[in-house]
Amino acid sequence: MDVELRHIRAFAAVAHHGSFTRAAEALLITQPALSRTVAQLEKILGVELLDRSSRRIDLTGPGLEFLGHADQVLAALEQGIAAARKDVTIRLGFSWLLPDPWAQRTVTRFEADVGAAVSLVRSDDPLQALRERSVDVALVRGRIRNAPPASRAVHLYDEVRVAVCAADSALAERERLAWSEVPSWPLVVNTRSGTTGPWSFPDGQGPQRTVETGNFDEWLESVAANRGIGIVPEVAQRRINHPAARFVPLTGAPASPVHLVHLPGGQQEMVNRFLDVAVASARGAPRA
Amino acid sequence: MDVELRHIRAFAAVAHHGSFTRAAEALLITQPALSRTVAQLEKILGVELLDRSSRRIDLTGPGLEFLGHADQVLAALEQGIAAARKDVTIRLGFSWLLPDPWAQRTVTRFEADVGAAVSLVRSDDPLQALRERSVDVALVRGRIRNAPPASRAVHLYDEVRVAVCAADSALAERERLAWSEVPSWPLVVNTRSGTTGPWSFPDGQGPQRTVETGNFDEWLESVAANRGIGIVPEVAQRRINHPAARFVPLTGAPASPVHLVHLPGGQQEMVNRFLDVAVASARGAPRA
DNA sequence: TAAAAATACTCCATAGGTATTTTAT
DNA sequence: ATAAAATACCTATGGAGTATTTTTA
Repeated sequence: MDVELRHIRAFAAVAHHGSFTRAAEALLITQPALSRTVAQLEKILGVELLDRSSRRIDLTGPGLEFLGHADQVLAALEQGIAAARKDVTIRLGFSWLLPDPWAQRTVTRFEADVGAAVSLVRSDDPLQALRERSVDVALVRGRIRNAPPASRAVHLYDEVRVAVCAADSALAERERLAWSEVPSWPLVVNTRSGTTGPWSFPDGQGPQRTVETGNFDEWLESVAANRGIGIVPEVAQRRINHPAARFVPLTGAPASPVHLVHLPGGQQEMVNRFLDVAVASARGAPRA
Repeated sequence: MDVELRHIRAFAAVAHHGSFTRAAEALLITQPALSRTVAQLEKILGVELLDRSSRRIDLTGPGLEFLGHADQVLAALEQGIAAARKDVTIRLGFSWLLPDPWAQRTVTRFEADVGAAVSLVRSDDPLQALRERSVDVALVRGRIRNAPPASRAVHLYDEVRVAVCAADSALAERERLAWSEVPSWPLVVNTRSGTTGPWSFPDGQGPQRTVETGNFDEWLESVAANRGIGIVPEVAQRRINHPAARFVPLTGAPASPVHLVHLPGGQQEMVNRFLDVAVASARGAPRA
């Protein structure tokens, strides 16, 4: 049996925490497992590294000496991993209003934990960008339309919808709008990356009239110009300041999902790690 | 899956040998196992470390960078192990004429490979020293008599016997002595650590007359004083220069075994490592 | 085409979990 | 008496082996 990093990690954790129980928690393993791993290291080295008692763990002389080297080993490894990954970048495609604070958290955590970088790539059609492999992961709001073959989608969370209209629209006077009333208004639709359009309603019950736009800016300006009303996740209300736009609460609307879509192959493992972090960041703070 | 030292060792070996096949040989694993381990490391890092072809293995940019850190990790670990073990000592008890070149090789290899030291402890009765725990391993020549309870013996190799007598003994004129003739001569015996004594013969066929001594020096001087003849492993002929002693080839004598004896408990693992090295050193060079 | 790396599969060693006992304050 | 570490036992993951296929100079 050779020394392995699990031995080093185990010993360093116990030495730094001064307790098997607490170190085991930190390492996400059980106390008996940790106990055995450290004992195994001592057996391999042929040296007692720790003075155990039920109250206190002390380092022996050789233990203290070994700890210094153990920390060096772990530090060198960490640096090595960071160095190897420093040029690796995950490109996240999005179309508009990257969700906060999810995006910031995800980027920060991923770069800190994994060491690779995240590049944020805006495009009118992130799924198309994914298809062309110009992004590794696409953030998609609403129902996923035209998913590339073999693509996989991971659900992050759901967003609450609100209605938007021009300041001089009749809707601007209303306290709230019901989802069932939406079809009776002319609807401005972002056909490429919008959450709400004719596809959001059962056949035959869609909006009477739609105004098609190709991206978020066109969509917003069209609404502001009172070419129709818009339906958008609540994030827009917090982030958009447009003098000619008014937000109106929307009741009875189904929640709008947010997914991350990716394709197999390429930097699969890095993408998986990114998704892990992304999902973890989404839990506990399902805002927007 | 975390990075483990086996990944680091595998990658470093391939990088330094420039070949999976040769690195696998050096690591004492198979080529497919090594191939998988390196692939696993690349997967964990999310980075290609090597450019493979069937003719040549090249490091990629990140691979070269990682290699430096990998070597640091391995160096730090090695230093740590050496530091932790530097005060550990295995005490090898022996009574006379430590076998060469076995002893030198064993000590050198053990200290180099394991990092712990070997202390050579001479005593008239190594088994007694072992019983008293003043040595960790006892070198015992000949049949093991009075072994401590629970002791374990590891056979190293067998030694060829020769006869010794005084220069003025009648035996000194002979070309050779047959084992069957030995009982007819007075025999000088080292009762504590000698290889040959009454116990070496079937009951009733032992030497007519014996002279008992307690250690090698007494034994040698007694033989030189012509108080009887002696039987001793051939190593004595090479190492002893006594003006009053003569060596006579002995025919038909059974070989005399050399064992290492140890007790369980204590520095068991270190002792095991020592025994491994000791046995390995005995193979290939069964001299003396 | 030949040498070397990658893949497919199989097996078993062992890392880690749960339950319990031992130890030391 | 109690908190913490050690031990016993069990299970399942995955590391490593053999046999084979794929790759590329």
